[in-house]
Amino acid sequence: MQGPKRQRDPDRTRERLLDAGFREIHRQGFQPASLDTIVDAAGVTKGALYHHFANKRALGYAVVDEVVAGLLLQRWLEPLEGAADPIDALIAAVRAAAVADQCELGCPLNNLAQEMSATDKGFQRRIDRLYRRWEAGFAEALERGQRDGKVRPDVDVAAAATFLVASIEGALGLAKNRKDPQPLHACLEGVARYLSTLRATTGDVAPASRGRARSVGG
Amino acid sequence: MQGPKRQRDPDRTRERLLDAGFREIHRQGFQPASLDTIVDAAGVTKGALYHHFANKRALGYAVVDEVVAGLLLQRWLEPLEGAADPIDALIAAVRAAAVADQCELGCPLNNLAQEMSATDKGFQRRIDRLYRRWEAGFAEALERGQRDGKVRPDVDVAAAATFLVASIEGALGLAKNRKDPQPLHACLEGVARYLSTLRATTGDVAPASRGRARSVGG
Amino acid sequence: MQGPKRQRDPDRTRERLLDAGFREIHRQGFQPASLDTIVDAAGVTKGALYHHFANKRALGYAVVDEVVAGLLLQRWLEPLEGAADPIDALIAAVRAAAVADQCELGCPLNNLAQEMSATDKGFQRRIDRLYRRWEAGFAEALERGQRDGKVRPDVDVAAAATFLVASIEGALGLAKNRKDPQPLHACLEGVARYLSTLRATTGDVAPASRGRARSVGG
Amino acid sequence: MQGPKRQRDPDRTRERLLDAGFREIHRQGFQPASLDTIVDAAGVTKGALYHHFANKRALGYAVVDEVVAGLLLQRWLEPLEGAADPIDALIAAVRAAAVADQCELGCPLNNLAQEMSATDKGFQRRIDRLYRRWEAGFAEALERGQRDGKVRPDVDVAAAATFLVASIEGALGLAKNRKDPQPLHACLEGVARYLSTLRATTGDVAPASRGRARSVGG
DNA sequence: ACGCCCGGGACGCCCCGTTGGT
DNA sequence: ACCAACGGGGCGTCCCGGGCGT
Repeated sequence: MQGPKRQRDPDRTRERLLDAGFREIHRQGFQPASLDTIVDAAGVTKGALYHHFANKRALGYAVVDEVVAGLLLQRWLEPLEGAADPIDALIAAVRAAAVADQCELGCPLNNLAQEMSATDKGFQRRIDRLYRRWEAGFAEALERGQRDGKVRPDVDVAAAATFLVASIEGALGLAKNRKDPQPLHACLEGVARYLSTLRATTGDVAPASRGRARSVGG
Repeated sequence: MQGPKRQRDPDRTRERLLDAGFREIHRQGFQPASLDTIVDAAGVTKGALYHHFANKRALGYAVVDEVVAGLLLQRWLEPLEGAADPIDALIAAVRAAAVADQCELGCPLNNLAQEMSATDKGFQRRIDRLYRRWEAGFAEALERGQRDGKVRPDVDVAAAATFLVASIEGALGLAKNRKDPQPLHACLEGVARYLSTLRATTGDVAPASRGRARSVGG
Repeated sequence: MQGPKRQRDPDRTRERLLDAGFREIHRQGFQPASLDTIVDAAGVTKGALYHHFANKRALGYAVVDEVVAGLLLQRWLEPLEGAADPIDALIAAVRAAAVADQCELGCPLNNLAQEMSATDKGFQRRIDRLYRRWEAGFAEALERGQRDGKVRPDVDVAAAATFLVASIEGALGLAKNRKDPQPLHACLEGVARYLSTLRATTGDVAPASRGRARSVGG
Repeated sequence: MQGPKRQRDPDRTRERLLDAGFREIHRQGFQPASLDTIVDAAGVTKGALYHHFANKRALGYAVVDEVVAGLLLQRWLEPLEGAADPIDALIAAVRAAAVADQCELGCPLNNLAQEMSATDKGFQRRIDRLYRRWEAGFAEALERGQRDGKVRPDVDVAAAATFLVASIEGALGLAKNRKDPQPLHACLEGVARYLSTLRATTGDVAPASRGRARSVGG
């Protein structure tokens, strides 16, 4: 009636719910998150929520698929896309995470994984999909490095990507618990040291260490 | 008098409650864990629980301090105590974790840390204490290795220990979510590769320190 | 559509809850009153109660403010409003209370006052407000009587009102405990005798004031 | 062994329990009173309590019969025993109650009566017995006054005693709720004014008012 | 289609009064 | 005299659908 206020805007309502839901789930976890708190934060009512989402779980699924996935892409995968040297780009990404003090609430994906993957298959599948996409991004970068002669050709890029993701998530978890980014710096140093072992030696590849690289720890 | 049944045994009752509490908390998380389920699993009643623990949080604290701490010592710290080569012992410990199929429910410490450390200060303090003990155990083993000439003397053992714990916890988390121990094997390989960079070059000790080790990633 | 049953009627629901709450509180007292019993008696569920009242105390406060206040007005204040002679009206009101067999459960206001005023400030304030209104009603009636020459002008109407309320409440309490309205009749007699000392001597007004009235008992 | 400490003393234990029980019941009421709080305050254990009293109600009964009855005798009946003029003695007793600022927790007997008499027959009987003893003490004093020519012979001493007890209890209740002894002073004034109507006129008895006294308010 | 108010059940934790074995 | 254990609710509150307006 009197201007653009108070008009129906389903998309905006949905987005506000997703945003408020993400924040509350990030803060408290999925199960303790209260729908009342979420709808209050979104400025809508319960009816609106249940119009857009079948139930609490459906909201949580959408948060994973839309919000968390977006953050993952933005923070970890896009920085690698146009990188000249994948190892340098990986180190830079970890360093960026270490300086951004998000150590308060931890990684949303990790939080949800620890909380829900053993309880709810739907969450587990969605989270697994994101983790695989994350690892695939790292693996592709390393593979590109192999084609460009920057990464040793005998490296199992999939396993390396998994290890990197694990180390990052572990460090984020430690930092969250400690309320201190120190683990992130330790991780940065460790990851750098680890990645240094993946670098191709300029010119040629040291033949002595080719066999050891794969059998190490085996 | 007439058999060992129904006799008073407070210690056993307490232990049963701790054990059942640990299992339920490990399976569901602390907040969703139901005291009714726990007392049922322990075969006692609410009154017994209320007698031994002031409230749910007190039970959770005791689970961390007594059960989880015990598992940590047993699985990660005791194997390192009498080790000749700390790096080999660390690799062996990770390998042991990779074969034990605990990938269903994840690391209890990690689960609790992700769920509770941002919510409850008591949990945060207790979990932090355990993590510090864990890292201290790793750091001491590496330091011993330095004294024995098996680890490069220029290594920041504290940061290395933090990185190792982070990588292990991250890999356990990934494995839990994937319902597959593959991340643990990737972690094993990654940790082994990382640890290989910490080994002292056989023969002498000092010359390996070329300054890069500490500045890497800085 | 198909009959008046099962239609949504928030006001009616709220009123049913207030009514059932008042009855249960009157019967058992506030603290022993069970919300489950109240919602059963009201024919609604916990959800409805939680929708209308934040918690048990909020329900109790509303019972005082709305139900008990209404009874007080109806039984003790309205009968005085249009009275020609306030003393006669007061005696009539006490007599009405003596014949109505409410000696089973006592005065709701008195019950709540004894139970809650020392425990809960919210109750204490609300109950105090009702008592002050009660006393104010009596005092105003006596003051009107003074203006009309029916009550001696040297009477401290506020103190007289307090004494009357105290005597009535005390007698209701005794009757409740004795399960017998006899104390109410004794109170009726006593109040009448007391009020007779407040009557202005017919014919003139001033000379009755001989100074004893105010100093008596002092 | 080593002195009089820690020796068994059943009577003292019982007395401590009665005392702590009375205080807790006076403060909170019987039903909200916690046995744990009582045994803590008494410095004994649950076992000791259940050794001396069959259950919570038995403790409450004993508190009424022994502690509350003692207070009643001491504060309201003994002061009347040797009084020359019962009316003066009654006024003095009320004045004594008005100056003692016990308006915090109210009269224990009144509290228990309001809370328990409708719920529990055992309490009701015991409390009724105390009230009757109280009224009997007042009535006897007035009767003595009649024999001594200080109280008008046409006074129904039983009804007068009931009215006095009711007014006192009512005033104590108001004072408790208001957290202010003002109602006690109003009661003092009212009681004095009321009692003045009971005084025998020196020398003879006004014949005109003999008939009115009993029919007043009837 | 979209949003809102109202109501429905279901547990969860807390804690209490009480009783057997020592 | 007592420690340990027992069940039974109490309140809170949460997630979730229907009945109506817009």
